[in-house]
Amino acid sequence: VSGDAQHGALDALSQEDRTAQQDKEAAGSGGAWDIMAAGGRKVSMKKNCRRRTSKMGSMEDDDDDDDSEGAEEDENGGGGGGGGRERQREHPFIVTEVGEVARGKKNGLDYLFHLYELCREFLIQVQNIARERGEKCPTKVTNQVFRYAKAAGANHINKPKMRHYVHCYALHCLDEAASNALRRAFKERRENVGAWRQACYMPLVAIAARHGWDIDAVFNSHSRLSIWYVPTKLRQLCHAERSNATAASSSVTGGGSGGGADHLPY
Amino acid sequence: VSGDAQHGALDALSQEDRTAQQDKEAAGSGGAWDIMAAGGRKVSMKKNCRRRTSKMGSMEDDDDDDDSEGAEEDENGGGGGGGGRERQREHPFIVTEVGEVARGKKNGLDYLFHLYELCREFLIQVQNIARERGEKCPTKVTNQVFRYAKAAGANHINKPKMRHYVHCYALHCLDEAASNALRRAFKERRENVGAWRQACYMPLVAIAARHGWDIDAVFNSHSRLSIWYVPTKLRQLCHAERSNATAASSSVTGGGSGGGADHLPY
DNA sequence: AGAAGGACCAGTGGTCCGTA
DNA sequence: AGAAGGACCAGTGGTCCGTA
Repeated sequence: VSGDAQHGALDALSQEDRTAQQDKEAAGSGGAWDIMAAGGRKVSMKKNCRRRTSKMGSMEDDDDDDDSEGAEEDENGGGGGGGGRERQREHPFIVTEVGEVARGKKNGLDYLFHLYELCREFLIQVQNIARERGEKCPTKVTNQVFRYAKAAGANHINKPKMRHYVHCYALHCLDEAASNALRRAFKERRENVGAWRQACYMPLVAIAARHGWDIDAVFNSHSRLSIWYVPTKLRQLCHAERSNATAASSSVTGGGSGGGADHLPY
Repeated sequence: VSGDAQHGALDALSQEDRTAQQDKEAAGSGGAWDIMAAGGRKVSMKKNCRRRTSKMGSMEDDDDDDDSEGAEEDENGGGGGGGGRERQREHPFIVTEVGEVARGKKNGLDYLFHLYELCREFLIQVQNIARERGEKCPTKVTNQVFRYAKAAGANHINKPKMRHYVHCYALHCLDEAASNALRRAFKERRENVGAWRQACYMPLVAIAARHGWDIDAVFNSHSRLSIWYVPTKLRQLCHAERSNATAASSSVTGGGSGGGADHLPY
């Protein structure tokens, strides 16, 4: 993330609850979130203390689509819920370019990737606590870390979401230029997030190919990525492609020798 | 393990079922077990096809205490049960010196440590299969490995036993001389296995101390040991001792500075 | 009594599918 | 329709305790 991109990422975050979030930062040693949050505008909490009354959510407070600089426009996409009120579901993601602010009730991809950095902060805190207590120390973002994040007020972090987009984050880590280009292309074509997410697999398979098809090694080679489990589907795609590549190269050379990186008979 | 010690370890194994075991070596690529088993006498299987008829086990076939070279003396301590008959419980361990054969219905410590090597072989097989299939690949001896071992006929391997003695095996790996000396001392004092097992903790804590109290790092530094989970009790002992050592050294130096390797405020 | 191991249990990785 | 995430489930790490 270049300096400008980082600023963009900040802008992509929305404003409300920053103060409350900082208060709740229980065992917090700060880190990226605090640094970024420090640049945000602090806004008074409005519409507090409203609990999710089962159904409905279209009687949502502000339906505005403007992004007037004045006050908050969008209570979603920010930190954990302050003051014990339950959070609404997060706004859906849309495909944004680097540094682009998502307008309306949407969140952008800089924000998505920021959530992975947040999880890393929480993991580090969990690790520090475990080390202090002489307990076993997780090396990955585990259930325990998600539980800790929730307890620390980060209600917008949850396991299904983070697992769903891990490979997108992986591409962002491993080849930021390619990741940015893909985002721009899919934004221009007005593709939805699901299509972009699918498209993130292919470049990763290509990277794995260049590393002897060892996707675990690829993940582990990158410090921020190594704390995430390799998603099953990515692993399967790599395996399938390896088989294809091996079969193709061995048929080209006449069978039994040549190409590929694994299980080859010479 | 020196050459002589290895021969001793072989002798510590008992004889029956070697043939059957080799037949069952399902996905087997051989390894230490086969090498060692190849030196063993092959004996015809007697007392086959007897199922565990619930209670009793004192109507056990041979009550002999001799170790006549002629045929089998001890059907326990060998490989998995051949021919589908269920195994009796394994004979209990006794404290033996390196290379010493356990007499009577007992198993020696060379045999115990050999079981850890066997588990390693099974892990390697499980890893190879996983890699072939493009599935995630365990780095430790997991439930999956124990299940695989059982399926391959190694009924004498089970999780509670292996976990129970892991730290004894750790000492054997990390400081074989100290391990051997401890065995000799406890054998001379006619201590039981439980006492010897307890005594294995202390030297390990001392080793951890020399490595900044990082018992995980100690385990991971040794290739054969790194596949085993650090046992909870050992971890706790290291933590407790670190606290003691830190408190002691800081009180010696007047509080707040000096000694120790972790969390120190200088 | 000392010891081996079946079997249980709390919490895991994984992700489906009822929800909005 | 596309997407977020509560909640479930099979199989895990861990070890107790009924057994021999």
